[in-house]
Amino acid sequence: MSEPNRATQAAWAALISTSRKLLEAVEAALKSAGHPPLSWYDALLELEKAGPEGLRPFELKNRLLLPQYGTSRLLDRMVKAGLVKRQDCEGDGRGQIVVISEQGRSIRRAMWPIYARVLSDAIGSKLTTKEAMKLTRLLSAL
Amino acid sequence: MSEPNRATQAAWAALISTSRKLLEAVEAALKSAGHPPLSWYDALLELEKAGPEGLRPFELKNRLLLPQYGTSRLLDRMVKAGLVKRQDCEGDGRGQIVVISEQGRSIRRAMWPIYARVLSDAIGSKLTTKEAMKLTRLLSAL
DNA sequence: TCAAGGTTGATGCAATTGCATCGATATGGC
DNA sequence: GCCATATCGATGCAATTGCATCAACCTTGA
Repeated sequence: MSEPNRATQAAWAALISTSRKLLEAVEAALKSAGHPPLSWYDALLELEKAGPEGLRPFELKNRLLLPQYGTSRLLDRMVKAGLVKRQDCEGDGRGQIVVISEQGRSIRRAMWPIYARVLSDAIGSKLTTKEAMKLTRLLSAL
Repeated sequence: MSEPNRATQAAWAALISTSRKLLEAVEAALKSAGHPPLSWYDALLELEKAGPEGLRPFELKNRLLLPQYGTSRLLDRMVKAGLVKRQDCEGDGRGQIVVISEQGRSIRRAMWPIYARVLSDAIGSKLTTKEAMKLTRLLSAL
């Protein structure tokens, strides 16, 4: 029986409660600014980085670590909101290419300051650069 | 405009992806062992710690940091599964006292090794005690 | 004692998520 | 070419979550 030691349990508890707290802060800030949720931001950012080539839904799913049906429905909503377009994929009749729209770019740009502000307040102002790097290293080890 | 620095952004990204990954690992392990989700574990643990006095739903909500309706419905499900009991609260006609049942204790006890194993594998074996403590300290600063 | 306001917990309804499965197309082996 | 198998993406249905609101009860203060 593997009994996790006290330090492990404390790290787990801190990890869960901190990430939840920050996530809620980000979502609340976006919502109160009248913006879509964070998952939309992540998708828009990936699509923007992908450029005019766009991305296949399964690529987006891999990058965002979402389930396949989650990706499909996230795209449904973003298409309906006019932030992305689905195009036929030449060369693969099953697939699509998803491309960000001008409006999508604009929404993403508008979301960033809100998002950034929360990160600065919640992390940047609480940790030195060195500490933030240390935290990143420790988390990445997991 | 508060532009979070690179280190802050990296820490945020690591925090989110790590916590999500671990959370999914725990949930998957519990589910594949035929157990209820982690939120049930947390609630059962709080109720067990509370002893025979039980807890008021609003106390549970405060400890688990759940929304009020979330707590109410979590309790609905756990009552239906026979893991907890709702009792009238003498002294406050609006309220209830929630108490864990014998079966609830037994389920919680059965869940722990599964849960513990994931924590050991995912954290205990990846960080030294010292590192885990450092991680806890850094996260707690946020 | 009573009205005003706060607290506790439930619930109708809409949105989202999870699960299983499906249809369509692609690919590899023969 | 043809079949078996795998991949891609959508979708019906159930469970969960989020939001707004409600009813019941408590507390305070005049």
